[in-house]
Amino acid sequence: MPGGGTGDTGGMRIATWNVNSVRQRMPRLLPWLEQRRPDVVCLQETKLGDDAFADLLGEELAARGYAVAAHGQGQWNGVAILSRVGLDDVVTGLDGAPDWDGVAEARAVAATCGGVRVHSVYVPNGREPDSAHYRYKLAWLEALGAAVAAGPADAIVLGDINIAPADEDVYDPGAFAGQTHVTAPERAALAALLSLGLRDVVRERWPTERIFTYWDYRAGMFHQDLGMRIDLALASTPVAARVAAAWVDRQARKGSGPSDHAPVIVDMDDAPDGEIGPVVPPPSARSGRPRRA
DNA sequence: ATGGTTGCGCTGCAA
Repeated sequence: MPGGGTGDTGGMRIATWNVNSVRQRMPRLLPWLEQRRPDVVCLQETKLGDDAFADLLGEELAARGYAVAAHGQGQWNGVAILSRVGLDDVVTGLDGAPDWDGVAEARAVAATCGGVRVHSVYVPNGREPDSAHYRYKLAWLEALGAAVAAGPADAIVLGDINIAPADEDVYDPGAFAGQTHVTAPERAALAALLSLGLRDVVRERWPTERIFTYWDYRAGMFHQDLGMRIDLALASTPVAARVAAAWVDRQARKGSGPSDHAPVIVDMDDAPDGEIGPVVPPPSARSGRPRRA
């Protein structure tokens, strides 16, 4: 996959990665930061409380120029934003989000980084259709939409959305029929989010490619490329207009001790001058692309 | 083979 611009030569590189325990992923995360040099990193499933996060990573990240907004609860869930282009107006949690089992789970953190409102989210899995957890997922997504709608126009939602937007985003639609991540209500909830003006910038760049971001650890699924695309970057129109590259870093899923998710990386050009106006979007090659319901 | 793996944390549950 092409790298596009680096974060060091103008523009801004924003990434998201469900690391499945930041403690276990340290030997992969730190070299990856140096390899890809993202300006902003959204993490999910940190599985670490905020004090433990600071103890584990604070010095290492500060040495690399990153400020940190961590929102964790230990054991499960946990999200964070790392930024070396500013980290302002941090909001932990999600206004109006439902609790799970009486707990406000650590699934969202937002901050303004380099002039863009960045949301790092870990959407509930849903477990089984029509289960309590599934209803929790749908209600949580509704709260996310309200939070994005209430925020600035320059925004991007990144994270483990736990929804495959279309049948092309799972390795075998038949095998997933009736399971969470592909059901109509979940896709409708994602469509409602997109209807706020957000765009799935990876799919727009790669309209017909086989692209996955998650592969089960079991049974050699990654080796066979049997995965799902459930980690998304959803950019508001003015942010999407600045996207120069958007891709999945499959290399980070290889080798020893990987997460079961790969990072998604978005490279943005500098904000255009008002006199110049927005960058023209790519040619409408995607006009023939099937739309999502 | 109703399988397989990883993380958390110590017993099975979540993903």
